Amino acid sequence: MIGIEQRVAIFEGQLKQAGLRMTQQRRLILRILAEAHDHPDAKGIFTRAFEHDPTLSLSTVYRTMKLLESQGAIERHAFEDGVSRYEHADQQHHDHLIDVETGQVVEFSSPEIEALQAKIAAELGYEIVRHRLELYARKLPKAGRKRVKKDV
Amino acid sequence: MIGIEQRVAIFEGQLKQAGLRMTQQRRLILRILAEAHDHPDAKGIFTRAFEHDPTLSLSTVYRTMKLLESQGAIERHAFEDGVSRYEHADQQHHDHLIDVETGQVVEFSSPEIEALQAKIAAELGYEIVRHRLELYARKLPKAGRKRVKKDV
DNA sequence: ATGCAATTGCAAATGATTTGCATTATTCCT
DNA sequence: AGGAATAATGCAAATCATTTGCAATTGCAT
Repeated sequence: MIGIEQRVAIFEGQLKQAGLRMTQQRRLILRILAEAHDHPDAKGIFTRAFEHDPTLSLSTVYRTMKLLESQGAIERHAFEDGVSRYEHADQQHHDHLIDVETGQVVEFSSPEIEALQAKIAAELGYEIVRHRLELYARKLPKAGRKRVKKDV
Repeated sequence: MIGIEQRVAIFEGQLKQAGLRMTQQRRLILRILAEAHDHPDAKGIFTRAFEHDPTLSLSTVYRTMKLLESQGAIERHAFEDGVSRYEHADQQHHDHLIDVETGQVVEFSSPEIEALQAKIAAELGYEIVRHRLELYARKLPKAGRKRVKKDV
């Protein structure tokens, strides 16, 4: 994981190359995203950013998210409720498990599943461009979880 | 796969149990769905149904889809474009591969992937309630596909 | 056939996201 | 530093899929 400053600097470079500008609001949103350890939606990002700059508008958040996504700086996910949620992209590929009770999102990755997906696609005559895998799950009672024996 | 008449009859029975009614529009929509071999969205269903009954409204389609879904008669999927698409539920579980070029949807199922998903969830302390797996893919050139040798 | 509640069609409401436009802010140049 | 050119912003209005309130209609049990 890289630092916020570096992320901002890298992004500023990308912008320059595209003839675009690094604005206060983009800097702010980038910072919010770097500090986020969850998967906030546009309104969530707006709320957090608004505390630092009450002149910021929700449209700018949306526009910035679109820009960041097109630059590959963030990833957009739409889980079951349909709203777009975002996370920064400086991490390895992973899929998501969503706790149906709390909405909490847990990340995981499985090379085995990826391999199977590729195999299935190939058998159907396709090559995968991208995929979406979400597990909607419920927490198991503790007894069912892997742990040190203690009370048996 | 069961026939349309049976599907309608079964559904009518479910309705009766719930104190609900079998209306002309529900019958029509059920028929449209049974005849569909793709994954139409509400507007698509509306368009097809409208040809048989021009008094039908889009709201009724939406309301009926919701009802059918709550009765387990159909499944709703929201692929990347966000709109809800429907398919009847009298078939075994499967996932979807979407051709990114044509939008065509291919169904597939993989017990191996399902097993891996369950294993991953268990390791994280969860049990899967449902999942969503979509492969966005591009057709391979024919040469790459399994086929009888012919022109080499 | 009659009545009551479920259902419908229509129009208006919602909610997330996008967009037009006038204003403001960045960047580049000197 | 000062200015011009134009990208970016804020705001309000527009979209788009989906939902909902309500008055009119229809299905169904009696």
